[in-house]
Amino acid sequence: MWILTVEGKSTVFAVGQESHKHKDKHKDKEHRHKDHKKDREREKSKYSNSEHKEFSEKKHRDKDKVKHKDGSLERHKEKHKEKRKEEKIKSFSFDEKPKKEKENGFASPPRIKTETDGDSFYYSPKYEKSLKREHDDDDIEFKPKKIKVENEKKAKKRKQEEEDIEPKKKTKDKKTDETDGKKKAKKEPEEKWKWWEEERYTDGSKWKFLEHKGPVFAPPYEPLPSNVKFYYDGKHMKLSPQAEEVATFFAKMLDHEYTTKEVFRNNFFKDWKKEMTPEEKSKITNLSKCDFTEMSEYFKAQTEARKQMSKEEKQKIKEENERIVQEYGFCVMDNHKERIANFRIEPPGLFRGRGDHPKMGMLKRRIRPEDVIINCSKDSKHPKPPPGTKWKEVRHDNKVTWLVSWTENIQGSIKYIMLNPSSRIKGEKDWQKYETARRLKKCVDQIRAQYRDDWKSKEMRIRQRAVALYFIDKLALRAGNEKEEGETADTVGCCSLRVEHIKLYPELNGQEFVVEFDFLGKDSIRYYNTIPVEKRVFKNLQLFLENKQPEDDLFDRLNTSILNKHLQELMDGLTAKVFRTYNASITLQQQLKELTCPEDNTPAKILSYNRANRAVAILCNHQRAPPKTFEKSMQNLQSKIDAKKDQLADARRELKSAKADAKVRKDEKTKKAVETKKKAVQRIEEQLMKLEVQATDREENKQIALGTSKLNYLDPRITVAWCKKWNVTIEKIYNKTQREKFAWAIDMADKDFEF
DNA sequence: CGATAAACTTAGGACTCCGATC
DNA sequence: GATCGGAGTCCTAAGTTTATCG
Repeated sequence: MWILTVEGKSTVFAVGQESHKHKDKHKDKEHRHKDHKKDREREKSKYSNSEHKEFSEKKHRDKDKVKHKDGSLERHKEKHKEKRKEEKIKSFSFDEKPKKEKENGFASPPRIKTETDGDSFYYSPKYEKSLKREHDDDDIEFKPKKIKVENEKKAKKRKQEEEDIEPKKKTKDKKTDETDGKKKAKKEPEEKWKWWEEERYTDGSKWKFLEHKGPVFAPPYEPLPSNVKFYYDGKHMKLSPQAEEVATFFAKMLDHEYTTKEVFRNNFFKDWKKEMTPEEKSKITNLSKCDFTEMSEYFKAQTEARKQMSKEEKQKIKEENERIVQEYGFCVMDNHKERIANFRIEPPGLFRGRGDHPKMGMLKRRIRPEDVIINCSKDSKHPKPPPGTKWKEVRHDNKVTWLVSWTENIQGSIKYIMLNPSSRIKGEKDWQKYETARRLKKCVDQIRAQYRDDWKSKEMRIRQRAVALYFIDKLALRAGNEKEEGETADTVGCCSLRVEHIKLYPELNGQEFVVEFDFLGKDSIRYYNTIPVEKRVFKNLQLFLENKQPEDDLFDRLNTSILNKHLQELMDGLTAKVFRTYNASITLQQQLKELTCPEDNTPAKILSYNRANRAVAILCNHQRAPPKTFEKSMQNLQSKIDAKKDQLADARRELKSAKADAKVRKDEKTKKAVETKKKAVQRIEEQLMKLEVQATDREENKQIALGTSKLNYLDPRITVAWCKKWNVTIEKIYNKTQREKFAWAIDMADKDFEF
């Protein structure tokens, strides 16, 4: 396990023994240059600089790759370099301070002991597997009877506890009485259903009964008032409604930098022309001659007007919305009313891909009932299509969880309407996910031993597999499926890493065998990390790089399906992403253990929790764009700090003169004055410190998003157990939505829960 | 088998709301 | 009462994995 210090507290990183730093604080946006060549040169020189912190440009790569599956598999990839220009890369800038590494996980056995007490013997994964297999394939194996019974007991207990917890908030809620009264009246009209205490389907079906009202369609297009004009080449031009609608999509984005991008504009213009009448098409031939400003102004005015609406009007809208939610936002699945996540069909608009997306700006077309497939049970009341329309299809497939689907026109993929995370069907799956990760915990040492052994294999494919798995485990990288070129932004994960994404340093800053990663991952978020690896890994990497071009695959004999197939053999249900879940959760648990001081008060404990959470977010590379207002609010804070400093200086000066005074006069009064001044100085120092801590804290969280890991990677039972152990109310950590999603964990985990 | 489609999870940014502060 | 700023919600893109197809 690695431990880094963050603000003086240590932060553990997944596995491995070396330090793991995220540096690169310069994010230097001036990176977006139109002149690629120049950039390329710049990049090159940066590259030669070992300290470079900039994101490297994507090099051209006409891929012509040859894979030798023991000499045979050849793969040719044509990559169009042209397309990949570096463009703004969000760079990642954690603070500079070198984080301190503490220690390691692989070699030293202690980790398993501390983690698992009872489990410290090796589990044979095979053994485990055969056991499981008994109950059948799509068994959802994670809930043995035993646990179940236990759960029931606990559940009862918990029910009570919950009851006392709820009203407990009174302590600090200022608006105690009133609110409480109101809430109680409205709230919890009936008992919450505890699906986790019930049997699950074991036959692969997801439900027996499903009834819903179908989707809510986007409101029809409302043509612009005639005083809002569009100009082409300076001349007013009345557009046909179809062309006008698409034009408004563009007008609405006018302020966005998207609309200045070449690719975006071209895609948009091409699709827009398809919507034009022949006359329009013949007239409008150049997007740059189009003047959308009146439309844009009109929409801005509308937004403004909406904001200025009276309370009553707003209320009315809210109520109408609520009505729609009541009608369409729920379904009945197996006797229970469940919330639907996204019951509104996506409205038409211009596609906004992330990163350098080749399809940005394309028209996302309007979905009509004729495009929509309804899924519900035969014996339910089928949803009715809007008057005068019909569904594409109504089917009754209880092997899937979706209620509605349609095919989207940008990538041709299918979109679904599914249930809310609080639903049984999502919750069971989530719970299962964490159970799988916990099973991994039992055999992870063995798996690690194996892949370390595989580094020595005679077979290249095995070595590659073993090194890739090491990265996935140690760095929590994603699997990295192959992507179709030209369809999406150029991003990679572990298996799809290319030569250009890593750099090897036999020695760097006093460390041996350092690998530098620099690539764009999911959502075109940059992953930058330099990390010392074992010598054997390093040597293997050198081998993998031999005779390859920058645009060639690093792991040319590996892909996600090979990897997952292998993982499946190591443990039932094991896939690459399980490692992320496992490492995230185990890190949280260990960090909490380490950072929580029993004598701390609640806010300090919460701070510790957030720090543990942050460690995970860093591990998983969960970033966010610094808030738009970040600089400003930081400045505000800074000026507060400056003011404090001035104040401190003044106070000190006064203290000094008071002292001098006291020296001369030596009377009681002046002595007292000195004391008072001293106290004042102290107080101000404290305040200053607080502000500074706040600033550091905020700065540190500037680009780190905690929510993603909290929602998707951290076994909620760890959090619940921690809350119970330290008497922190769960509301302090999970908001309402989160509590709904994790209701199962809140109900079943007790303070002794161990991941 | 490998390719592709389908299903489902994970992700960050935009937007909205609401209380605090100017 | 206007603005600020953070939390929460919504939105839908972008991944992974599984299922199906030829």
